[in-house]
Amino acid sequence: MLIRKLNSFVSLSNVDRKMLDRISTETRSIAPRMELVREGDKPASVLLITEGIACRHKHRACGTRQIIAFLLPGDLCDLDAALVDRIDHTITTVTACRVADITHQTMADLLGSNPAVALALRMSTLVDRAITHEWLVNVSSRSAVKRIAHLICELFVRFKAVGLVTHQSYMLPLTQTDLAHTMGLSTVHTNRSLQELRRRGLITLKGKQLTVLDVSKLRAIAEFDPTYLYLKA
Amino acid sequence: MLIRKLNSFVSLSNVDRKMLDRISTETRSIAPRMELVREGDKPASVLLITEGIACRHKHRACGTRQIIAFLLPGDLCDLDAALVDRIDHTITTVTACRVADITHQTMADLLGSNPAVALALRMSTLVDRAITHEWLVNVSSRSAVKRIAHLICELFVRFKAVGLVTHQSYMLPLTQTDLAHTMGLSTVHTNRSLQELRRRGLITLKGKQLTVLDVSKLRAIAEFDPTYLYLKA
DNA sequence: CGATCTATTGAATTCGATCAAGGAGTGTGG
DNA sequence: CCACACTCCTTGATCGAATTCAATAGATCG
Repeated sequence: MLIRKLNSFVSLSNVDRKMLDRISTETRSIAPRMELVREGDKPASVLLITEGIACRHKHRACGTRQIIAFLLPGDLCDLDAALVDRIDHTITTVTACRVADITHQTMADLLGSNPAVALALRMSTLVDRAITHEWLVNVSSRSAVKRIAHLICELFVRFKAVGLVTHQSYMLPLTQTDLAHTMGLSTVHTNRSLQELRRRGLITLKGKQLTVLDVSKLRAIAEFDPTYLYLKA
Repeated sequence: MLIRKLNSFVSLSNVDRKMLDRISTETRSIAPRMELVREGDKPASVLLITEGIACRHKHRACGTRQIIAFLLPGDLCDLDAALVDRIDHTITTVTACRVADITHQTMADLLGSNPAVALALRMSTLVDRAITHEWLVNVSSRSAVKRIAHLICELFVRFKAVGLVTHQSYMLPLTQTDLAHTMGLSTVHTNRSLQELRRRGLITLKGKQLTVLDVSKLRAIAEFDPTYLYLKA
């Protein structure tokens, strides 16, 4: 997944691929709803998600949490985390996950010895940043229905990029509560907005299977333009 | 300003300082409300703000804009911009500014030859990211009054770090419309929320001069904890 | 088969948006 | 120096989107 993703930024040589393969073979599995990294921790290693979905979130004083990113297969958490001595957010699995721990040393070696990979990794952090910017716009100025539509569009493209979309459909393993924590909405309103999207014939959502029935209409509503994701897909 | 900021992350040698001094001596001045970088542009150079305030923002389909960051003296725009071929946001001056243009080549040389500076610059992009995360939480889950209080607290600390705070007071050269675009609020509600902060005796705002009357109360309301800014100040 | 999440629905309330208009300050040109 | 245009700030009134509270119905699971 990581190779596939990075290769969409720059063309990787066989050596590059072999290097990336090596660092992502040794994985451990983690149960759903487990904290991988906790706010305040010292960064231990760079995490690579190879399977499953996790989220980055922050805690509010009042006890709620705000999700600020989703980590899909092929995504790295905190490439440069080694530079600080305190992580400022929590990372929690949503589904069961497999993750590879990449030591800071390994990462530093990789970046030093492998310019193409280094470039691709830097670009992927830029995409992460672009996603966060887009979320900021989304959450601060769009209506509930548009917000959710936007997230659905984004995840559609990101899942597609790692081959997890079939027939306009992907697994969205989030609860409505998770969605609410992502969109800055109440669960009740999240529920009603989802119903609105279904009622308009834009999506179906059965179990955790989300199907986009009308991509162009959904994108229009969400004001979604995928160029910020920098993927050829 | 840049040196002062970077020095708060790592101790810089005299050589480091001299290098940084050299890249920031040649500045040009820009009028208020001018676009420095436009969405869709090819990145030309890294910009360093030496005086004045600029903002990073995105345009909505409906014509409004959403401010996603403020750039204060000492802040760099887009350290890694050279990696992409299309900027995904606009940067506009708020006040008159002085900026230094740093070519990608100069920046690459600096990063290559000067490990301490490279480290400090990487850290400063991490702080930028932390700020964006904090904004995401702010805007998506806090009430209008808390949001504005949070921004005031953040700018207080950031201005203080570059020596622009005297007697609990700094210049906030934003119009209420700018503030509204930042907070995802209407101008009317922004106005009323500011009044609320004044009424509670937390701030005064005369002309563009903002004074924080009760830092600890303001921080409490905003749920503001400055550690994410990673400044000793 | 209870127990515990998760999803859904209804009603009441509130926060913030929108609409509309009036002042206050600034600059410009006659 | 005054009339005007313009931007920014302020206020009132109304409207609407989203929250909150509360209750029920499905799922899921040990």
